[in-house]
Amino acid sequence: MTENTQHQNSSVPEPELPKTYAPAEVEGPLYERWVDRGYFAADAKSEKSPYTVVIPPPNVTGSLHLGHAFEHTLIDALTRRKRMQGYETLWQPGMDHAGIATQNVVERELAKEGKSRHDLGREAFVERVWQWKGESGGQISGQMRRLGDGVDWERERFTMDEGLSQAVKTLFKKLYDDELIYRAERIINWCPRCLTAISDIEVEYQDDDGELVSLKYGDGDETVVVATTRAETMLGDTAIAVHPDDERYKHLVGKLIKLPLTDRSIPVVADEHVDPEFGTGCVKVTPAHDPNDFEIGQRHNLPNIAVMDEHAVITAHGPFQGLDRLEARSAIVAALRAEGRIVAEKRPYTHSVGHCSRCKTTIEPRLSMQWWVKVGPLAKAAGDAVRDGQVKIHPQEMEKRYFDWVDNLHDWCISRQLWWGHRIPVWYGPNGEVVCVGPDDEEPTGEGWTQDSDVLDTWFSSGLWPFSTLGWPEQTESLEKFYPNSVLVTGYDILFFWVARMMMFGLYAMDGTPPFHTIVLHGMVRDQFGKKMSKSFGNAVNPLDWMDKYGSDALRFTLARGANPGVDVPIGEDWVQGSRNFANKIWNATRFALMNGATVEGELPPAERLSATDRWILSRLNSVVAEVDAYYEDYQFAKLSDALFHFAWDEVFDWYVELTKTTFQEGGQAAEDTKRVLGEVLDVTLKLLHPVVPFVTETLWTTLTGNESLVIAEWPKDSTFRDEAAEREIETLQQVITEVRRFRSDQGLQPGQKVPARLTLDGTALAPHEAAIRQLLRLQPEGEGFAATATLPVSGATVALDLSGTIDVAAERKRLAKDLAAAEKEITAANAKLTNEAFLAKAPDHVVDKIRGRLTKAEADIERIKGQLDALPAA
RNA sequence: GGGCGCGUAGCUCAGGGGUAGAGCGUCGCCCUUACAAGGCGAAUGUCGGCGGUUCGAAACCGUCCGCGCCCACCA
Repeated sequence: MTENTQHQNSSVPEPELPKTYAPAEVEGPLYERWVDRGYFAADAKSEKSPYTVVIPPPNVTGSLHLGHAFEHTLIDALTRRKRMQGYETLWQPGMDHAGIATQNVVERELAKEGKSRHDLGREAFVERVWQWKGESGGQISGQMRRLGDGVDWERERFTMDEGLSQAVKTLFKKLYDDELIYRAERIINWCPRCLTAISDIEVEYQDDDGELVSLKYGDGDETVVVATTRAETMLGDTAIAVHPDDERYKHLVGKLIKLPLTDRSIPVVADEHVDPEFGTGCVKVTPAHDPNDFEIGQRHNLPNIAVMDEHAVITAHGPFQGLDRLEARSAIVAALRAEGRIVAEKRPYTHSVGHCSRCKTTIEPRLSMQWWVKVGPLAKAAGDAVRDGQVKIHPQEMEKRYFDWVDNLHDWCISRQLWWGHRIPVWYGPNGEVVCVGPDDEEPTGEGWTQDSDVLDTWFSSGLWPFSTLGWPEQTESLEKFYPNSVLVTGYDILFFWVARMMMFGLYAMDGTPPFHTIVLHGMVRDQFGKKMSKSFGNAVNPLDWMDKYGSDALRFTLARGANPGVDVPIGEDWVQGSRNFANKIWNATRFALMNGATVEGELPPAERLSATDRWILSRLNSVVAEVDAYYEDYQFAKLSDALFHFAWDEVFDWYVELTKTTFQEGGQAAEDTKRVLGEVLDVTLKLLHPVVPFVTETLWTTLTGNESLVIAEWPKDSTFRDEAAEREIETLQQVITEVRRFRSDQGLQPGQKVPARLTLDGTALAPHEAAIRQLLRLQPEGEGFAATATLPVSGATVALDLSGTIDVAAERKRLAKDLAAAEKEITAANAKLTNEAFLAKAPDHVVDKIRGRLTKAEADIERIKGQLDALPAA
């Protein structure tokens, strides 16, 4: 880009900044400029130390919600700071194909046209999904640009793209060859609507009302009563189970019992699984439709009789054939009742029922041939990496959850009966051959060979994300440079789905190197009342709406400021407004500085020459640099944002800027020095703020310094300059001003009203600040006929005001009396402590000193207040 | 049934053995030459209840009450 076009495209206003910050005009062009200049591109050949964060890939099917905006703000802040610190920084972007979710969305689209995916056929359907992905994915990257996400767009990846598909095949093959992937027939969680198996964590349990009925099985002397909430499965019962030690039923074990409504008889078996205390102590066993029953069946060699098809419709011959599971349930209960076999009913009976996390349909446990990952060794390694301290989880409380999960994990069902996803790379031959095809292998051709029709769980490919995005299995420069990732930032809600899987696959595929060293788990975004955001509840917000209204910086700052570790983040529009106000405040403070000749040119003046005011703000500035750094290292986004907010607004923009006005008016060397200090303070403050509010700071900083961009500016270092004396001096100054302001306000004086005053500051720390005090308090020279009607002693100095007899003595007495009482109470409390020997003996010195200091201050306050009372004219 | 966490100002939340904090909201005065998206000033809490430890508890311990989340093969 030439100088000329750069200037034309520049959205950065010339030094004449408008009165109000208008984010909409600035943000878009700024972002594109950052990208065009390649600031976010990560160079694998760089000599710099790497800093890598992968985006938790959003589902390609959606658009970003506030939760994404939150997560991206945190990642962007982290990576922007590291970039400024001189790291070769990669924020890896991309999206997830989100198998079942995306397939469902596209199927719904098709349904609107009155079609099903079967009308299109597999190939055409998948083509259709790709088409959908094109549209939807564009929306997401558009939102990310609006947010200001500093990702390396050149490296954008998609879990279904060619390279990542190769990675998936490679890992599958490796796991298969290591016998960590196998195929087996088991009870799986089946969604009768999505028509696929899903894994254990894709099942959401909730308490549903059901009906517990007790059924009498058998005839004559040999009867048992079993309780069930799923009467329809009785058609598939193949045993009755009792506890081996249950005396009541010992005589029945091994006997056959007549199964009602059928012509079958089923054995009574003894199994430890049965709880003799529950119900009658007898359990009906339906191995084909219940995971526990399946286990019992395995132990006792029971047959599996499936009585339902994939739609959960009864297939068993007889009167119930063709009914779905709920219809069948009531029909069967009715039929049993007619036979007098219902001995008890309990309704409603609340029990936990599994639902498909995608469509909320009740899960049907189903016996089915599926592919599994044997998680034992993988999960062990994933747990150990955290136990060893190789990988740290923030906040630490989350480690417990992590361990509970990885230490008690069942094998992972990875096959899905879907069309959208990575097809399982296994081929079956005409003579029963099974061949797992690796990425470099030829696919078998010829008569009778077919590929497995299932696809992989979407989390299989996202489990490879930290290295597949870097080119694995190829040994690329990027992989070498940017693996392992530095930190993972994601929500605690996908700790198991995603984080644990990345840990397992990363450690396995990358020879024991964990995918990242730190896991930062953030909370969920909620509305301003702490309620979960959801479309159906009507409180969901499109981040674009708020960005349009208040600017991206405002949204980002609000989110960052709410980011306490691992805790949910409430957000309301009012709060975003508040952050917009902050951005505008930054804008105007910088505008003031520019109008008054603040500069970053040249060395800072030597401390000896600077006023206490300048030394104070520089001292505070350095403290804040140190504070912000410490918070970043601990991922305390709320703390660092809050610290910056208060430092910038309260200390710099209010006190310091106000104090510089007097200096600038007076001119001379002091004013020149202050211009430089003000420039310095803004320079550093804008840098500190930039990772969180990149747009407004970039605009202002480039104007202030004339430099190219804050994105590539150097992160501030604590120069270690501190001046506690100056800090105390300015504190005293603030006290005086606040005290007199309060008096003025209590007296009903208008803020602008000038009051004649006599200041007695000699011998106090306030002596050099007379001009500032007069300016900030609107105090006139005493002039002719000055008569002090109120004298305020503060910190050894006095401020005498001539209110020309208009003083409200009663109001002032009342207020002073209140203050006096408070101070006396303080003295009593402090004295009680200081005469308490146990306290003096045991309390640490700094606490005792603090109490002494408090006593001294209270005594001084009393003196001051008494002085003020004495100075009041009689009523 | 296990585990984790929370109850602090009207709302949302920090804090965490040594004088109760922030943002927003509220009240009063003011368009003071950076900013009314602003300035200045003010009010507001038995820190869920009860016990205990301690010189000192909102903070630590116990217990109770209320709330949230995670895990679990209670038929």
